[in-house]
Amino acid sequence: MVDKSIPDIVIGRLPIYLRSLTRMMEQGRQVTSSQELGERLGISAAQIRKDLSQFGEFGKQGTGYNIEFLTRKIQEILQVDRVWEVAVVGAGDVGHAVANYGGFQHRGFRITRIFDNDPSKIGTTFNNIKVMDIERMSEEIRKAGIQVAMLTVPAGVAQEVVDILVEAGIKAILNYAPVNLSVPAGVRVQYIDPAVHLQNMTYYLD
Amino acid sequence: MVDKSIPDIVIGRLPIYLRSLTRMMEQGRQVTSSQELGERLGISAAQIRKDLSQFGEFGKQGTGYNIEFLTRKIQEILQVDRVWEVAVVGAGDVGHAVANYGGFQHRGFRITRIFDNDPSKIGTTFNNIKVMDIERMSEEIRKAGIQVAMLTVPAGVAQEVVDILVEAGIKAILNYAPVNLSVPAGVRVQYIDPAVHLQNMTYYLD
DNA sequence: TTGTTTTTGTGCAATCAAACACAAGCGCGG
DNA sequence: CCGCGCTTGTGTTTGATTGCACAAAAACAA
Repeated sequence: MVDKSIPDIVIGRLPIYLRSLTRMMEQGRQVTSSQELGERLGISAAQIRKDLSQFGEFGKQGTGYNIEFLTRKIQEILQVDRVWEVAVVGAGDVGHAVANYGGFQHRGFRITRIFDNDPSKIGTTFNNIKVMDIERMSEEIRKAGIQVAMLTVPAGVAQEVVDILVEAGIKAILNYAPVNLSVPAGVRVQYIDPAVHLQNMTYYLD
Repeated sequence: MVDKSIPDIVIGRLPIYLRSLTRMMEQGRQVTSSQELGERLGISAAQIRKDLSQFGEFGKQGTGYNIEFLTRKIQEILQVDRVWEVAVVGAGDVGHAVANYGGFQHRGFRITRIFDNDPSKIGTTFNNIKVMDIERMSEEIRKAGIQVAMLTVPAGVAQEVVDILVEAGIKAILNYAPVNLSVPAGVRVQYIDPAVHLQNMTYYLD
C-alpha cells in the first residue's frame, strides 16, 4: 500500500497490463485472472500478482480481478486518470503521424501544441492544431504548464531542442530522434528508434 | 568468445552502443573508452566492458576502443553488416512516415514492400515503392524470402495480419499497433506504442 | 630503462528480479 | 451448511544482473 520505491521495471509493465485490460473491457468482459492476463501477455501469473500487490489488493480470491476496477486503479497509479497536454516538436512525417493519431485521448494524453522552425510549415494545420514557430515554444510551454513533449526533430538538433524544453519545464520526453539525450535529474526520457528495435531482433535471425 | 546464450538484455544494449559509436565516427573521432561511452549513455563503464567481453576482446588497455573497429564488430554481432529487406504492412500515416524515413539503409534495413487492403491506396507510390494489395502479401514475402516486417495496421486487424506474416515466413516483427501479439516460438516481436511509452513516465510526474 | 597513468577484462560480491509454492479467502453446487 | 475448485497475495528460494575492485597490458614521459 505504501509507495516505498516501486522498481521501474514494475512501473514499465503497468501500461502493458492497462492496454490489455482496456481491450478486454471493449470486448465486454467483466472479470479476468492473473493467469489469463499472463497468457495473453507472455508473462507469468505470479509476476502479475506480485506487481499489482505492490500497490494494493485489487483481486478477489477464487474470482480474480474485476476488469473495470483494476483498469481504474492502474490508471490512478500511472496518473493517466487525467489528460496530460502534450507538445510535439517537429512537424515532419513523424510529427504528422502522431498528431493525427486519434488514440491518445483515451489513454491520458492530448496533443495541444506543435512547433517547427520551417517557415513553410508554421501556420499550417495538423489535426486542428496550428503549427507554431519554435521561437515561441518556450513561452507557450511555460505559460500552459505543459510537462510532456514528443520530440520528432532531426537528430542533429535534438539535444539543443531538448535543452530548451527542459528549460521551459518539460519533465517527460518521448524522443523519436535517433540519438541519446542528456537531461538533468528529474526529467525522464523514453526512446523510440525503429532501427534500434529492429537491430534488437536481427541478432536472433539465421 | 563462444556464443553461449548471451542474455537478451545485453543484446538489447548493443544497438544503443552502436548508435552512439556511429555518431562519434561521424564526428571524426577515432578512439573512445568504456568510461566515455558510459557517460554518454548513462550506463556504467563496467557494464559496457562486461557486455562487450561476452563477444571478444575488442579494446586495448591504456587506450580504449577503436571506434571504427568496435562499430564493425557490433554490426557483425547484430548481423547488421548486411541489409535486411523489410515489408511494411499498412499504408496509413505511420506506414508513410517509416517508408519515407531515410535512416534505415545505413543501419541494416531497406523497406522494399508496402502492403495495404485499401483499394484507394493500392498502386500509389511511397518513396518509390508501389503499395501492393495485401492479398498478394503472403506470396510476395515468401518469394522474396523476407524475414522482417513492420506492422502499421489498425489494432483490430493486427493479430490476423500477423498470422499471415508468420505463415509467410516472417521472423521479426516491429509492431506499431497498440495490442499484444501472439506469435509462435522462433518469431520475435518488438513493440512501439507511444501511449505506453508516455504512460511509463507519467507515474513519476508530480 | 623505469615509473606513472590509463584502461581493459574479469572474478567475486551484492543487489535486484522472477519463479515457486502454499495458506487463506471466496463462490458455488448439492 | 459443507466440501470442492479456483485464485489471490506473499514468504521464500532461485536465478539473473549489476557493481566493485584489481591484476595485467599498453602508452608515454623522463
